[in-house]
Amino acid sequence: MEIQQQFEQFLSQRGMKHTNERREIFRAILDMDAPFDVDKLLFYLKQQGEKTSKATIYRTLQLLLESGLLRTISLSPAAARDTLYSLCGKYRAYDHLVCTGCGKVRDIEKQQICLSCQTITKELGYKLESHSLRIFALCPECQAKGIKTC
Amino acid sequence: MEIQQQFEQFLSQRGMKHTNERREIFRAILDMDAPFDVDKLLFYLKQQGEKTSKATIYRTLQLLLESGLLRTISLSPAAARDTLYSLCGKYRAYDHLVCTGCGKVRDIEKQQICLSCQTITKELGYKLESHSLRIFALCPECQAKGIKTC
DNA sequence: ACTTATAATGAGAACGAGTCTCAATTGCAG
DNA sequence: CTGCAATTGAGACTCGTTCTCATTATAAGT
Ligand SMILES: [Mn+2]
Ligand SMILES: [Mn+2]
Ligand SMILES: [Zn+2]
Ligand SMILES: [Zn+2]
Repeated sequence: MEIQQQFEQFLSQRGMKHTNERREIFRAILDMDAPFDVDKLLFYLKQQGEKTSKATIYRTLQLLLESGLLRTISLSPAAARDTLYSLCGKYRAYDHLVCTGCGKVRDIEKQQICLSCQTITKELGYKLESHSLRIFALCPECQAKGIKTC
Repeated sequence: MEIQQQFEQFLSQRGMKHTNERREIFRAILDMDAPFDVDKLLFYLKQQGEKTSKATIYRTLQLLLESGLLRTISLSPAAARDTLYSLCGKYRAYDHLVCTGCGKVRDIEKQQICLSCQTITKELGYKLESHSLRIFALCPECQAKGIKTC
C-alpha cells in the first residue's frame, strides 16, 4: 500500500479528518532527503507557499509517531534540543556510529544487533518492538588529526 | 581510589579550584539512589540547607561528564526534556530494556552487545569509546493485561 | 448542494530546561 | 595576610515545544 494511504487509513481508524494541512505536511516529509527537524519542515512548507502553523506541524508529527510511520533519532546522549525525525524505513538502519571528534554519523547495519535484541527480549518474555543503538567512537580521520575526546 | 578523590584529581589536572559547591554537589550525587535530574538534585541540596544555584549545578554536571565519572541516560527516543544523569558504574549496565506499555526500565548486561560494538568499530577503523542501546518491548505483565502500543 | 456539529487550524502567548551575564565572593599562590 | 583570577548566585534570556482560544474546514446528515 502507498505510504500516504497508510497515514490516511490511520486517521480513519481514529475517526480523524483528512485535512489539507495533514496531507501537505506528510508530502513535505516525503520530500526530505535527510533526517529533519521542525524548523526545516516549517521552512520548506513556507517556501512552497503553505502557511502551515508550527502548532499543526507538531500535532501532525505526533500523529505520525503514533502511527508508527515516523520515528525520532537521538544522536547525542546529552542533546535535549532540536529533535530529529525520520520516516521509518527511509534509511535502512536504526543504529548509528557517531564520531566523537567531528560528529559525523554513519548508519550501521549489523544483523547481530537485531539477533541480540531478539535473544534478550525472548529470554525475559518481552515482546520486541524496536531498538536503537548508538556507538560513540573516533573516526580514522579524527584519529589521524590527533583529535582527542575526553 | 575513592571516587571523590578522582573528581578532585580531575579538577587539579585542569588547574581548577576545589570549591565547597563542587564538593557538596558531588556528595549529593553520591546520595542519589536512582538516575536523577537537575530538579531533584537542586531540591535535595536546598533540603540540606545548601543554597547552590542552578547555574553552578549545570556547570558542575558538565565537569563531571567531561571527567567521565558521570553519564547521561536517554530512555525515550523522543524525550527532549529533563536529562537524566547517573554515576558511571553505579548501575552496572549502560543498556536498557524499556517497556512500551508501563515504561518500566531494566538494565541489560549482554557481553554480545559490547563484542558487536568492538567488531563494528574495528572493521571501520574507528576507536571505540562507548555505546548506548535501548530496546523497546512489551513486558510480560503488560502483555497479560492486553496493553497494546502503536 | 446546504446545513450543522465538531474537529482542526493559526497566531501568538505561555512554558520550561538549559545557558548566559555580571557583580559579588572565594580559593589559593605568593 | 594580600591580591587577583576563578567561581558563584540571581535572575534575565533563549528557543524548542505546548497550550489557548477564536476562526475555519471537514464530513455526516438532510
Ligand atoms: Mn533547527
Ligand atoms: Mn524534574
Ligand atoms: Zn571524526
Ligand atoms: Zn510493561
